[in-house]
Amino acid sequence: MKYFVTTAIDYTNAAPHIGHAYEKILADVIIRYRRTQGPAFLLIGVDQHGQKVQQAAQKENIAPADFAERVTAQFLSLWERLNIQRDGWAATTDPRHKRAVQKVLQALQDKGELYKAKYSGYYSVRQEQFLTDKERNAEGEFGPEWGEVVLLEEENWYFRLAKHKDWLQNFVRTHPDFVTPAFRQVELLNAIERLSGDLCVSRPRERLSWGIEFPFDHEYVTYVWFDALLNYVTFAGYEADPGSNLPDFADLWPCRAHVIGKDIMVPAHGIYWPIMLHAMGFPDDQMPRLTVHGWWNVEGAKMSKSLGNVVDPAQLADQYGADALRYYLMRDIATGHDADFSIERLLIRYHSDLANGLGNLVNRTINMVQRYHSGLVKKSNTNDPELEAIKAAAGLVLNRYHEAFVQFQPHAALEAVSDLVTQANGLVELKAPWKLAKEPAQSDLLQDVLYTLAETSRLVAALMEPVIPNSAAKILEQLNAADYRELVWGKLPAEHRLGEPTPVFPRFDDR
RNA sequence: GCCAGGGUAGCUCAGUGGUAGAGCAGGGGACUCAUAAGCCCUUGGUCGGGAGUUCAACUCUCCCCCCUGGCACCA
Repeated sequence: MKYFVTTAIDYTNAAPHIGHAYEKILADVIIRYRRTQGPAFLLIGVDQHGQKVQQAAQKENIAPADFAERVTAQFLSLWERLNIQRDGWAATTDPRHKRAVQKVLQALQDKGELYKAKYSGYYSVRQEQFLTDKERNAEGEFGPEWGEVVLLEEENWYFRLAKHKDWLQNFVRTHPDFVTPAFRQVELLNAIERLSGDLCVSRPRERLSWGIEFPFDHEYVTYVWFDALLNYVTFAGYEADPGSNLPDFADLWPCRAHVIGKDIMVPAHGIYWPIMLHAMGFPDDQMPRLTVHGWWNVEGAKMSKSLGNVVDPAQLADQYGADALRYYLMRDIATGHDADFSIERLLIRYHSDLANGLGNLVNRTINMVQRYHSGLVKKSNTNDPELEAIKAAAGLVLNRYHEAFVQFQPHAALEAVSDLVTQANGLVELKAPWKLAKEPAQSDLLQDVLYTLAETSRLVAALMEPVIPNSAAKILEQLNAADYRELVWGKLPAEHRLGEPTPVFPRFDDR
């Protein structure tokens, strides 16, 4: 069994921004942590079908597939740049996905979960969508922004959502861990309460050609969430053909965390998705879990193209490095809540936590070992109470760290690690190795102090690895400890030679 | 409007019936292994407003104000 995590598949109608990056980094950090505990699998992807992609492609007079492919490449190159280590790639135009979606549609049809019905309503020709009363203005009319509005009757396929309402309500009530953080559960229950009516899951081909065809009715394609949500199972190997080169579904499912933004919890992931799975025959103990994150605002305002405050993650990674960006995005927000993005905060975090705290600890430790002990650390069991105290502190930090990850709160894990760094830097002042080095009688204590500092550095680097993989690797390399990554105290051999120190976190100012 | 989250030191946030906390920023000091980093000490808040319950409220109840989000296919 692998610990299975997914992210929302990103819609390929526009370039990625800092919010996309945050979500993928969050998922990547969680999965990297999980890999320290056992097998794990991260699925990331893109949603390439749909009306907006078709329209955007038409504007440039190119095929939807080519347009989607171009934007997809932008996402892929960003994930590369940000060091997102994915195990699977869910691109919804993948023929394997298509086949599996069609199998699901057929199965639902066979079970009587789908039906065809006529809908008549006001339709905006310009926007290519049906309008509801919500679109009416104060005068009760559809405004000029909708262009020509006609009364149109259209036949479509519907999914029987409403009949599973009671089941879902009961499931969410009896599974309070279905949604993290917990306060979202109330919001979800309210939304379920309001649920009425079924879900339209098709569009006639003449109106939307860019989608997956219904296997039993070729005049229609799947629309909106149906195709997209299914990526979580199709790319995990559900209904996969032999030789498809997809994972073993039983090895991954149920998903431990669908990492998504708060905007798509209701109704898609909190209502449509569990009901779809239920209708497909998934038992309650095979239901996935949701991890719902908040948004990054910019100077208090929501990010938007019209405000011109969209933050480009690729540019930030180029300027400050992927690790600096990853660290900031993980440290300065509590999962589920919103936060304000600013370069100033990024630099504060980088300088005070990474350069001054962690980087300096490692650098001074290796320097002292080189200077006072020819680069060799040797454990000598003096049982000095202050050294024992740091060891005990490390134990407490480890507990906090694991607990934080169980709750999908990397910021709390990082806070715990920072506390250990602070204590280790305090220990340096307390023991003053530069003084011990002048007193031959203290050589055992000096050895133990240096071992303790080196071991703390090793442990801290290992703990930081899920968030700042590149920097952690550099630190471990300087400690000559690339093979000692266990998240347990005392894994540095009792006699061990360190490498040469080089600052891992160069400063961005010139003070 | 309904629902939810939030309003605590200059900034970012934690806290929860019993004399207000952390980190960063600001001020002072001792040291020197280190990326002029680190360490120690320290200035700083009528805990959004009002009323109530209580021996005691930032913490519970009620009313109000402000911000954000969801309810409407943007991570």
